[in-house]
Amino acid sequence: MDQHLDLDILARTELFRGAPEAVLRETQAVSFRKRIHAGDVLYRQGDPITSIYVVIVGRLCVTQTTPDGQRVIIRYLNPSEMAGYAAITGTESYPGTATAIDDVHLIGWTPKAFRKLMTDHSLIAMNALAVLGTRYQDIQLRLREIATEKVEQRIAHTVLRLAEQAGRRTSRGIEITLPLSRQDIAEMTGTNLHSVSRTMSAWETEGIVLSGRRRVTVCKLHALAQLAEQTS
Amino acid sequence: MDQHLDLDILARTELFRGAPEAVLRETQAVSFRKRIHAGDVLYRQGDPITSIYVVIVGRLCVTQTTPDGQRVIIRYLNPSEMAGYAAITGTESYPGTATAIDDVHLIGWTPKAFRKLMTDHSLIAMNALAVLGTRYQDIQLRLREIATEKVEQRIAHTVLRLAEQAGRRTSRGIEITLPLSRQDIAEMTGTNLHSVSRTMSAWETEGIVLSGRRRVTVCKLHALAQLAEQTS
DNA sequence: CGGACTTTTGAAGTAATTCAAGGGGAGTGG
DNA sequence: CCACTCCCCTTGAATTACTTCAAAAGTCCG
Repeated sequence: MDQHLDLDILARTELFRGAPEAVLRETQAVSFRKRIHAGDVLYRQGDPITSIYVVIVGRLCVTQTTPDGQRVIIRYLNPSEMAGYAAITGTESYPGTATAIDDVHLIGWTPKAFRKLMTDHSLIAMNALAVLGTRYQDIQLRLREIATEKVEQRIAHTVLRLAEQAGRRTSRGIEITLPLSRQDIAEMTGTNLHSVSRTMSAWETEGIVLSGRRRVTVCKLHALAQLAEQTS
Repeated sequence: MDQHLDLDILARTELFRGAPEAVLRETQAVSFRKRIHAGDVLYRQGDPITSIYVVIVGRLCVTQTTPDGQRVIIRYLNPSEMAGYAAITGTESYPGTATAIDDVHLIGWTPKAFRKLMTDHSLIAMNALAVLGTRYQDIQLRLREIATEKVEQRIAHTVLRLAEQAGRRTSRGIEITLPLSRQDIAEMTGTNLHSVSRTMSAWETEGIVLSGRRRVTVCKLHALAQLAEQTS
């Protein structure tokens, strides 16, 4: 019965969308489950690659750390998303670190098993390709933003994206459901927590956002969008 | 005979490496050739996607332009590399613009034909996956650099990469074979031509590089690497 | 209630951009 | 061959955006 549950779940993930049941069953047969607790590390930058996963429950944060210890947030992973893509692209070690934000359930495969699945069922390979293509475009956009925009604009774009990807309607506005410190936002936008704090304080004064300890709620979406788009 | 030439060429590209001859022949049969002149545009950001290509001769530069007209250089494409990956990831329109640096020869496919090739021969899909994975990691690195490093360091890293990817040994050092204006370097590093010019002038004074109109030669590779790595 | 973590804010300092002007090289056309 | 023009590059000076430093206040949790 657990197996049946898995099949349903897999069928809804970005990697296995559209796969016939037989393929899903085969996929499930060579998979393993994994659970980690909030704050635990799923894999660490530089570790040899052992697995590729699909997130079932909970969220992860993928970061990279520079030689001198500065962190950059690469992306957040939600349920149904692939984690550890590097396993399928021939890389030797994980390029980033994945840390659990919540308690996380995953379904995983060895790179070898997954590669066999992709070889036998090109749909899976094509899905993986679509996923990577989308992520590539996402990061291109971020590169463009960080290369061309000023700090306030970058923060605006980042908060808007988070509101879209992890936002929940509340009476006061769109609450971002991720725990999000000033430091976190700084690590997404290439600045420091002080600049983020100043910017957000100013926004709070104008009623554009509400924010407290690791919480952000967007009240005036339109005003924020305007800040993000301003040519100035 | 042209066909035979094509097969040899295709066999050496990143997308078709390892494919048996029968597959290459099939691939070649549904391909078309295209030539464009230096300075011409292969595809433009926002255009509906019509083709995916492999570069045979010549080089391309892929850029993105912001709504307010600022350009960012995404990457350079060399012979054997794929151009127009978006065709295979389900995107509607090209996310960037590809401009020919030299006269360029390409082999191309319609997205439909290429998708059929990938479906029928998962090796091709896997190769495409490896290519995208590598590019994703490349751009992650650049994002990290631009997010954490100061301008001089970013320029150093960028010039080092260019020297590695497009460098030619000469008596004076490693000459970057791409025409490379200050503006170009600025568009790769998220700064402006003035800062690049100042930085490079300083380096020239110290004998680290030689540079002139759209030309850069790295003389003291080690010194440049040191500038790039400095924690300071 | 103590302690750790997060946020805020002023003040000082600095890196980088912007503004402005001029110089130099390559190629073109007379 | 010379002169003209178009790019591209350089460099000072002024300005600004951002970071860094420093200190303090707020918030959550056990």
